[in-house]
Amino acid sequence: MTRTADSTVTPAATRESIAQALSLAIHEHRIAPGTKLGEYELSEIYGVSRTVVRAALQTLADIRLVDIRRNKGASVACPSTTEAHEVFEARELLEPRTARSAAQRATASDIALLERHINDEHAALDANDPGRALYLSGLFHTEIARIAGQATIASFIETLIARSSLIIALYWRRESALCEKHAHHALVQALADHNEQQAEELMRSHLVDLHSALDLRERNGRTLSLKDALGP
Amino acid sequence: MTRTADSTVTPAATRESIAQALSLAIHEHRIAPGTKLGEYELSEIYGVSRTVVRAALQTLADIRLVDIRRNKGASVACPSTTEAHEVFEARELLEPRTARSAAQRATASDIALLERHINDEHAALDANDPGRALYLSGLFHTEIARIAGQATIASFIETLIARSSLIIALYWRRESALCEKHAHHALVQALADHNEQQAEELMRSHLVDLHSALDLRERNGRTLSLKDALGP
DNA sequence: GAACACAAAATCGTATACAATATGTGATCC
DNA sequence: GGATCACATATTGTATACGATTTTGTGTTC
Repeated sequence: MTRTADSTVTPAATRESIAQALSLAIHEHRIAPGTKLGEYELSEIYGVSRTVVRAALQTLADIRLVDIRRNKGASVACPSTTEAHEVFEARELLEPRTARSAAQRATASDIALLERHINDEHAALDANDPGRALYLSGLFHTEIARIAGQATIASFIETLIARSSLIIALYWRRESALCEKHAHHALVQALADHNEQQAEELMRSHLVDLHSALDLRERNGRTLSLKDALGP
Repeated sequence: MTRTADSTVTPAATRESIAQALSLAIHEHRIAPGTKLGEYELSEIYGVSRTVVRAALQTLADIRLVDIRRNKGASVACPSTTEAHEVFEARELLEPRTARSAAQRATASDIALLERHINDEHAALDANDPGRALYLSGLFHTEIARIAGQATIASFIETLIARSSLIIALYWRRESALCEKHAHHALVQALADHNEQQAEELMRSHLVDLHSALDLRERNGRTLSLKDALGP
């Protein structure tokens, strides 16, 4: 524990808590791809030494959420279009099968939890907090992986969804915003019905929709990371 | 660079080089599951401070090759039987599809490389170095993932194979040793023929064979880590 | 002789200090 | 006036120092 200036006692930030806080901020698009993550700055924010911050940044680098270059420091990753395709192709390989398993195993409380997630997501959208809505939308997917009971695959999916959040920040086409309103609802219904075939198929088409809602045309001349770092 | 006592110049060990060295040693079964990895000891071995060693251990912990418990330090991970099933189920989900892609894309030099791997593996077996043979056998699988050209999925497979090495160390049944002699050869042939269907099917059955060659019966009473640490 | 309590050693977790590298600024030269 | 070099500043990389926790060993007591 550490005692701050206003004499409130806050639990000391750890590697995990910092990594999670940063991960959440990235998920919710509060920090954009390319943003520099200075060690000293973060150590001030979280009230710990650079040692702990460095460890947190390293774990995020290991799952490709941040990019660390020697003597240059850490910045929020800027996935290339190639990487974006790969991430969604990996999701298309893993998640439909996982949804199938989830349909087999889902309990009533699982279904209730998923419905709560959907409601929270809509509430966030109504509250004009699209970042939070996006995060909750991702949480919906990780929750399904958890229900499927394959922790190893679930952790892969979790990192893929985190990276998807970066990809969406970089390549999302505004025009195609409302596609998934019904997709999650239909998926929950299939899970509740233990309809494995339909759950798998719905997940697959949902992911294909997401994938195709990205603008991943090759923009050869441009270095996207730079462009984004400059931003408007 | 750092100048050692005998005035030979060796490149300074980095986080990556230490992580890779440890990873290789685990792959080759030179250090058994459960082995304590003391920070000071490793820092002496690699001629760096504990800072760098800690970073290396953390990256290995992130891919579940080592286990870090607070104030207890790092040790080589001891995957549970549950985890072992999960790892092989994940491989059975990822690798057959990856082999299919590899069959589509494999070039002549890819095939040559794979055949070299197989030869090296046999040579290692002849040289009575089963650890190295196991490592090369894993490398065969990661190489196929690389040929498939999906770096993201390939990195997942890579970590799964590393963990498989631990699982094999813990749960392999000696009796079923020679099953995969022909499996890799047949797979290379399918890849060379660009026979996607057969490559996928051969990979699937190969993994099922491996999975079923493990003794994953629940042994409730025993703590395997201890038993192995004492070993003969 | 066994069990408990306490002390000592070892090891880990975090902070800080120092070194190496990159970046920014200003002076100098053409 | 513009380019270039040198120095100052900032940030990262690594080592060391110190405090906290756990483990181990010893001695005492029952």
